[in-house]
Amino acid sequence: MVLYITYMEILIRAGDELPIYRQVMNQITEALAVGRIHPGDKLPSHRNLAEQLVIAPLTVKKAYDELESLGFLETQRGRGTFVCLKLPRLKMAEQRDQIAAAARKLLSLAYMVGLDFRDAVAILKKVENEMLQGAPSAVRGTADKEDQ
Amino acid sequence: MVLYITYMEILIRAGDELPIYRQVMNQITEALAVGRIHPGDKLPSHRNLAEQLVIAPLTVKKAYDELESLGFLETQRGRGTFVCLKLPRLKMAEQRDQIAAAARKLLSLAYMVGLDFRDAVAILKKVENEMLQGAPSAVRGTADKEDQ
Amino acid sequence: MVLYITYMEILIRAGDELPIYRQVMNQITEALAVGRIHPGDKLPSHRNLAEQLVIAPLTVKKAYDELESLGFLETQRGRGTFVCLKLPRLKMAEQRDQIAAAARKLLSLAYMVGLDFRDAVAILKKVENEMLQGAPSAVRGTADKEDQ
Amino acid sequence: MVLYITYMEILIRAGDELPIYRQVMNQITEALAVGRIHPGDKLPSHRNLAEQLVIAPLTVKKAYDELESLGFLETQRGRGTFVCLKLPRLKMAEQRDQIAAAARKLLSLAYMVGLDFRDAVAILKKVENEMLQGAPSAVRGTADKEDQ
DNA sequence: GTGGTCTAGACCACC
DNA sequence: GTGGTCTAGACCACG
Repeated sequence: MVLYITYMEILIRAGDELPIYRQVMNQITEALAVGRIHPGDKLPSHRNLAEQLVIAPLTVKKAYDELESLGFLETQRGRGTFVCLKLPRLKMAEQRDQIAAAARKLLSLAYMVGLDFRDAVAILKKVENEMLQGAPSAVRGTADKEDQ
Repeated sequence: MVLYITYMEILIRAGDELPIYRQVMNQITEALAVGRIHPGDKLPSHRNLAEQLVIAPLTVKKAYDELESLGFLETQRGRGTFVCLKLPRLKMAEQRDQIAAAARKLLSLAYMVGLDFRDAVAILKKVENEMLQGAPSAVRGTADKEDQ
Repeated sequence: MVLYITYMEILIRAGDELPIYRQVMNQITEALAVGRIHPGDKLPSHRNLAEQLVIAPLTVKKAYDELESLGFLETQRGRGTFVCLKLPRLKMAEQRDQIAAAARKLLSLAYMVGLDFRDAVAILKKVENEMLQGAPSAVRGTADKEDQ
Repeated sequence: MVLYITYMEILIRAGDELPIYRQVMNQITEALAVGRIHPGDKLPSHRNLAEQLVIAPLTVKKAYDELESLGFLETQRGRGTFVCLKLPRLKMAEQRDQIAAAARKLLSLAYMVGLDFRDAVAILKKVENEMLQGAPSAVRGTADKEDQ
């Protein structure tokens, strides 16, 4: 079922060390990974999303552009921005590195506060549940069929 | 047992999105979390470590400075840089946030390449083993600690 | 009223025992204490201030960085450096210690040149007047603050 | 009355930003300013004082040397270190600058925690009382008269 | 134009 | 030899 996404569950932290456009990118790819949005879905326009997030339109535009150049999004002039039907695959090496880095980070944070491996897994489980909840507001897709 | 750390297992990836001084910081705090270095240990001088890593001394210095202002390291003029005897504790709220963020990152990366929860845990286990291996070269501490 | 500070009343004494970046830090916190600058104000860029003071940009940057890690300033990439809306509070013990140390210093210097307590208070009064005078050049803030 | 000072009320803070030898210098000149030690008094040997303070003898030596070159102390080979009978006077300009700087520091610290001028004066008064109390252990001088 | 990072030196102060 | 400071550039990323 293809959706018109009208509201994205994105949280911007202004003072964060991660630039705003990266926060937007990350949360869009996370939503994708978790299945809150799907291939073919239509994202809000960059101006619209910028308004929702109370940030500069150019910043959202940059996030969309980056995601487009990475192969996650596809912009159709005059129609809007869509999630690509065929999502890109990272190279195996990059995948491994990134996942391993995230794992190291999680473990060292956990160890530093006295948790052990089992605790870390428990947290992971809890976070998984959170991620699966909460879906974006959407209306049924009425777009032409040629872009599906 | 307090050690003079003479060699740090630190890997710099030049093109990484993380700045070099942050890579150094992260790997020092990881070494701490995992127990490869301990409170009271003496780290190599920033010049020395810079030489080992083939980067500019100021870059290592910046990493040490940040870690000092975070309460992990302590520098003594003319004597060297040491791991604080009393390590800082994050507030509970910050702890939870940071750990949860790391967990989200790990899961979304895993999902994005088609892995499931069990796979993620398996990776976590593998990474744990890697982190526990490899200890820095060191000599037994012979310093008098009474003037610290 | 939030201001764009364009000129800071900062005097650098090159040969001073206090390093330049500390002189900058001190005079910024003094300006804050005395009300010459306020929470939310935008400071000149570190390059700009460095030009005004005829010192290296990195030196001002270091002062800003330290003040940021102390919680006085906040930097936003591409936007500038601002006085924090919520200024940090020292712990009572630290406060007392620092103030007492400053008082000791003042008195011992005064005594050493033959002044007495009343003289010291008179000097204190005179210095207070100096500190309250002189405000930085500034223009009215026109920035939208909603994205901070 | 000339004294043999056998114990100095000196507190060393190892991690302080002020180098140790400066802490020693400052506290000796403060003791002088406040009248806890007097011209002609014999200070403990640098080794002895170093032992009391649990710091390196060379560090105390450096403090004594500096104070000697400033005209506060006088070392007599084989006899010991004495407070000069004729204490040096700083140049007027230096005096004014240093005292004013101390006053600025005191006021800005006080302002920053919400105190006003009267509070600052009250603190000053309290500190004065503390400084006048506490005298160094000493025995009556039995030294030859030629150095008095 | 802003901050963020980095380099490759230099000189000094400390212990 | 250690850390502390400073310079005078450079290039990049952000908004």
